[in-house]
Amino acid sequence: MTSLFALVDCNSFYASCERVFRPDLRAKPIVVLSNNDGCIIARSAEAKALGISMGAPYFKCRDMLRRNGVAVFSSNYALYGDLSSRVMNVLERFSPRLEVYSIDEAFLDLSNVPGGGAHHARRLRATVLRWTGIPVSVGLGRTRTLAKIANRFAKQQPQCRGVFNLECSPKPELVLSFMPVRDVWGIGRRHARRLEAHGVHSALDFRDLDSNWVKRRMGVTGLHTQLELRGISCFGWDHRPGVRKSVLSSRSFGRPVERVAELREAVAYHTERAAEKLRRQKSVASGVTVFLETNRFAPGAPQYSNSGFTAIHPASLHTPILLGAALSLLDRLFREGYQFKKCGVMFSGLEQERGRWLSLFDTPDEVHSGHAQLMQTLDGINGRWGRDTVHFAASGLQRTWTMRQEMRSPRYTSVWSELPVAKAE
DNA sequence: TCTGGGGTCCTAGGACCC
DNA sequence: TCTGGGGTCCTAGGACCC
Repeated sequence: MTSLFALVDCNSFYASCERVFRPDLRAKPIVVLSNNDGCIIARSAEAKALGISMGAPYFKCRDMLRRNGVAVFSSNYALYGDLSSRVMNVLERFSPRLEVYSIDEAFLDLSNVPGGGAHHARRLRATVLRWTGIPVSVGLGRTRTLAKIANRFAKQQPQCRGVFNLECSPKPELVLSFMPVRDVWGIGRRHARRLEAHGVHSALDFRDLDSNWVKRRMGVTGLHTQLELRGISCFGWDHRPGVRKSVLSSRSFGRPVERVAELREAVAYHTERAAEKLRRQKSVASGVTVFLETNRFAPGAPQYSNSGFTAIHPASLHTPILLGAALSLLDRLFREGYQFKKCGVMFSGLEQERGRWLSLFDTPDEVHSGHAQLMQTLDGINGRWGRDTVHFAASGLQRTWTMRQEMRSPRYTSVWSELPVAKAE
């Protein structure tokens, strides 16, 4: 039995989320900005039609957006994350095997669905829309890469009405020939440029290229992509990455930061965030990296960027230990006289909390279990009452360096005081 | 004034070993 | 003429993803 992958992808996800509680915005152009209101990271179909490009810096197109009556939102991850998990919960009902690939995408195993899967996919699509308000597109193919291509086709061709099955297509090669090679999953800007210079323009051209050439120029990753286009699945269900191998928290500042006191707050803040992620996946960290950088888009200003690493032994999940390491790294890295734009904290060398490696001289677990309990209590409070209800003094109270978010919509679904109110007139 | 944040995997090359 | 030949492990950097 050949396998059948479905890729379900939410249409203009962040923009669609903003629309769920704002019916007045239906059919209106919407864009959503990145953290710090830096650039455009999501556009509704109407905004795309206006020629607004992905990643465009906001300050460069602000006037154009205003002239065209585009609704502009800062990122509201509390809202997007919640709607995402609602969508995924619905999808679970449609396949025994679901892999959440990103906040707005999931792969489903539809291998054993009677009737070829397309009918099933239509029901899925209608259910998600009805239950969550989010429109999705579904692409089906015998490999993940082909499902991705089918998904794109489903989005582009109105006659597909949001669902396309490449396996039932009378002309699959025609579909591949419409797909620019630069848009194939796994082929980025660099490789696309080289391929185009070599006369390879479509997914079909790439599929039929000499495999030795592909292996030599693009490594095994490129070869896998090519095999997937030929219908040979290289990315199955078994090699799924369960827990992360590193966790990171970082952000640009809302304004340039020069004082070490403010940087210490920011580094402490990121340490707390990253440590929460660490504990959420039940890991301990054996290394901490801190980095900081000035604004590389300000070529006149003096530039400085640096990063430092410290090993943590024994590996830990205890915020005070991680804070100590991160802050002393910062003191080592900090230089006077620069305007810093961004900093971050990364934990690496992650191990599972249970059954981790200890050396002969390590303090055994009974000491650390006190740490684990304290952290569990902390995470419990913050999980129940909201992030930052309880936090370490080191991450500051004023936080004058935080990002800008001037156009964020209410967190309709996750904060009591921001629930939508229905009025009868 | 103003340009995101968070990940993964692969490869090449150096250090080191016998 | 010819200066061993494999291994392993680690790291930095490249390329990619959303």
